[in-house]
Amino acid sequence: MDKIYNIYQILYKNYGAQGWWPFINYDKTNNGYHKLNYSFPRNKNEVFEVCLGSILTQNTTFKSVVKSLQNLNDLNCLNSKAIESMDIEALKEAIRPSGYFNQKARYILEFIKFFHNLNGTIPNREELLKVVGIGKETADSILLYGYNKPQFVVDAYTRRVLIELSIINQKAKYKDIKELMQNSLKNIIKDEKELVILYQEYHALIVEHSKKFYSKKPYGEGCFLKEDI
DNA sequence: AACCAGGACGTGA
DNA sequence: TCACGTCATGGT
Repeated sequence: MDKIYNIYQILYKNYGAQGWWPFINYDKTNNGYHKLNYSFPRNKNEVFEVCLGSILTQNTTFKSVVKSLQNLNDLNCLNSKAIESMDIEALKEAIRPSGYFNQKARYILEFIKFFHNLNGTIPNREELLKVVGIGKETADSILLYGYNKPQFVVDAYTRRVLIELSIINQKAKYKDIKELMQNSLKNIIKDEKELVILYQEYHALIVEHSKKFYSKKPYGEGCFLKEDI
């Protein structure tokens, strides 16, 4: 009955649990993914790793981000304190594979100031958005995967799929799409922890599905969702 | 060789 | 508010 939840069920049936967010030092045989293990992030440093990855993955594949994170890890700099005291040129060199390394280096350093001022407390969306380099999607990504807060992450793929399925139109804005997803799902899954897991898996599934069917034009060619939705 | 990737920001209308 | 240019590397 509910299209949004129905799409999720079809995607999950086809691809299974995705286990976002991947962590550099966890299960390297599986590229850091942790399918069906929802105990992440397990400590403050892993929270920061999500934040860092969220910034680095802006308009880039996560594969490139992994290279950057690995570079930092090899330098023993995969933590906020170490990055803060790095030579900025060395930081840029480390994150170069993710692209936009000049502005992303700045964004990361700006975020680290903010992160340290939190003193371990949980940031809210408003204050995250005030940090230079943290836009709507990055903020939601940090909250959903870094802090396990029920904030649905809307990306270009989400928009593209929903437009192709005629569920939204081209002029739908970020907030519109986010509210559509959340309002549909929060009434079906009442438990907040379960809702967070649903949001995490759903966004990951959209990305996985879109890599196959919504990356090159014409978008949606061969997409099985079109048959069932 | 153009096009896209797990976007954000600054500018001018 | 909105459309558009800019940022940059890496893969197809």
